Amino acid sequence: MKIFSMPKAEPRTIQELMQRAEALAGLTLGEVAKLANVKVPVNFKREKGWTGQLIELCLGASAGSKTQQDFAKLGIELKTIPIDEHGKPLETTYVCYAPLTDIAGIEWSTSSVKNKIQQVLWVPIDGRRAVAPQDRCIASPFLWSPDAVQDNQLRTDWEELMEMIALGQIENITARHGQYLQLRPKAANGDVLTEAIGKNGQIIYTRPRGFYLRKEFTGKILQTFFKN
DNA sequence: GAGTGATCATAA
DNA sequence: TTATGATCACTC
Repeated sequence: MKIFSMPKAEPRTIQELMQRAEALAGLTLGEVAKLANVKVPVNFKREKGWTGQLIELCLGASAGSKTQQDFAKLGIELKTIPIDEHGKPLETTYVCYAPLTDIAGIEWSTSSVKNKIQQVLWVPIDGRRAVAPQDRCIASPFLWSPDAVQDNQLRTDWEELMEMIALGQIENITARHGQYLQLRPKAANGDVLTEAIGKNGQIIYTRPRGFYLRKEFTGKILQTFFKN
């Protein structure tokens, strides 16, 4: 039984990071919050990103919103994922902001999506709404990298979506596009606008979008690491 | 019930 | 304003 203690600094190695992460397994969010000296929200109607930030804090990720991975030096992105009693994801997974302008010349290999998901430390957490946040249990974290098939699936969807954006079809893209990777609004509210490419190549204003991984995709990842 | 579109908090 | 962390909640 490993005892978890709050980190003082960023992990220097993958081993160190994994050791910290594994020490969290089996604990509830309430227990972890107590160690971190923070209060658990009664529900997530307001602080929706609370869980993710708590885990970041516990693993020594540098705070703040960066376009970089959470552990840039290790090339690892941290993601918590809410699961049900069967270990299946309850929500889609946000990957990153979608570029809507100046997209000429960007490729999958250098895209922010590809960069973010190259190596992910998944931290599955009980996300059932019937369970109070403080009683939600952290499952075993694991490190994942997309295999050739998965990389291809995401690249195909990404290319389709990026082409539509480049052609000024942003307003025609819905969350139904993309088999595994989807594009959805990503903003504080519906009033937020950002620049994008219009039908005739002009600048238009639209709601910002973000890339999300469908549950089917993350579900498969969880499955392969949960069976055993 | 599932899934899409909407929304909340925070940092820089 | 952009981007991070995500979940909410309404419509189908």
